Amino acid sequence: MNPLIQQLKRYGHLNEEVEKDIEQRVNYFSKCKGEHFLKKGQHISSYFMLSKGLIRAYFFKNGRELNSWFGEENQIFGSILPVYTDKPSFENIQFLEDSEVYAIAVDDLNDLYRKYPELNLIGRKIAEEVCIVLEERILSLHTESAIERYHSLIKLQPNLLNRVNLGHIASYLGITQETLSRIRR
Amino acid sequence: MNPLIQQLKRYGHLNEEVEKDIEQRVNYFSKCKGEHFLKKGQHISSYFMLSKGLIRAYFFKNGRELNSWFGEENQIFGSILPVYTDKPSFENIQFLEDSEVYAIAVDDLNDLYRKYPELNLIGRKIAEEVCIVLEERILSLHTESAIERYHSLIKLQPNLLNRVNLGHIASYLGITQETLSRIRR
DNA sequence: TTCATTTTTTGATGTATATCAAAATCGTTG
DNA sequence: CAACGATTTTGATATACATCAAAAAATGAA
Repeated sequence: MNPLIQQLKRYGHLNEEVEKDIEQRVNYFSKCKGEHFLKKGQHISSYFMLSKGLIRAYFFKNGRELNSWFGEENQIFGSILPVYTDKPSFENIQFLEDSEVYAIAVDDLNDLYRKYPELNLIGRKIAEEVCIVLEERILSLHTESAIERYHSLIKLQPNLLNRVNLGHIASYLGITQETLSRIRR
Repeated sequence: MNPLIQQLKRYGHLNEEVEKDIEQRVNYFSKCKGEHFLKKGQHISSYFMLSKGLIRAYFFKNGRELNSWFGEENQIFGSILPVYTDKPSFENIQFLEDSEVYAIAVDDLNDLYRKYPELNLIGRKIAEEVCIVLEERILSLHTESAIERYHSLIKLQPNLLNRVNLGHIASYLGITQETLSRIRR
C-alpha cells in the first residue's frame, strides 16, 4: 500500500473510493542529501512523509540558519500554514540524508477535503496531534535550561544524534554549538 | 445567538439541526476573579470562550507558577489534549477578572463529532489555527531575547498590560519580574 | 595512507538574565 | 487621610550562555 495512505489510516478510516482518489494524487520523490524539498515562499506540498531518510526545516534569522524541526521515517509532517491559509511557509525544508518522500499538494488536499468531507476527521486528528507536539516544544523552550532541552530532545528523537551533526542540534535547541559541546561533556 | 456557536460559525457552516443540538450542550458559567475553571487533572471542558472577562492557564514547575497563556474575549480556547486523547490537561485555568463563559464538555463534543461528521471541518480549522498560534509562540521562545518576546506579546495582546500585573507577564515570557521591570525602563 | 575539509572541543572573556534583599510606589480599606 | 498589603523598582552579586579565536579530532577524497 502507498506509505502515505498507510500513515493517514492511523488517524481514521478511509473507504476504498477515497483511498484510490488519494493514491492518484500522492507524488513520490527520491532526493539526495543536501537537496531541498521546499524553499521559503513556495507552497507546493501540504502533508508528506518519508519512507526513508531524514529532513530538517529551517529558516534564517539575522543571517543565521535556525532549525525548527527534524523529520524521520514514518511520521506525517508538513506546514500547517499553507493548509490553513493560502500563505506559503516561511521555512525551508532540506534533506539531511538520501530520502524517499510521498507527498500530496496543497491544492489536491483541499480538493479532497471538499470532495470527501469525512476526510476532515483525519485532518482534525492530525492537526490536534501536531498541537500536542508543539505544546511540548513550547514547554521545553519556556521552562527548561539548555541541558534539560538537550535531554528532552534525545528522549523524543533518540537516533537523531547518530544522524545529524551537533551544529544542527544546537541550532534546534536555540544554543550555540560551543555550549552544546560543553553540555555534553 | 449563543456566543460560542457564533464563534464556531467563523470556521465553517452549521446547519440548523446541528446548531440546535450544540446549543443544548453549551453551558454558561459566571465566575468571579480568582476562581478556577479547571484544575490540573480534571477534564471537564473542551472548547470554551469568554463573552466577558480574562483567563489564564498555568502550571507548576519547581514549586513556581508559570503562565502558559492568557485568554481574552471572543476567542475560542481549551486544551487540545483532552479532545485528542482522553487524558486530562496538566494545566490549571483561572479567572483573572469576573467573567462569563460558554463551554462545551469533552464528552459532548465527541458525541457531536460522531453524530455530525461535518463538524470535523470546524474542528480541523480550529486545531489548525491553534497550530499557527503555537508556532508563533515557539518562534518567539526559540529566537527572541526577553525584550523582543515582551514586544511580541504586547503586539499580539496589547490590552493585556492594562489587565494583568507584571508578575503574570514575566512568568508567561519565561523571565523574572525583576528582569521585566528593567526591560520596561 | 595522506591531505584537506568539516566537525567538535577548548579557552578566555563578555553579556543577558537570575537571585536575593530592600526600597519605593500603588491601591484599597478603615 | 492614614495605614496596610500588594506590586513594582532598584541594587549588588551570581550564573548561564554567547562570542571569538584557535586547537584537536573526525571524515572523506585522491
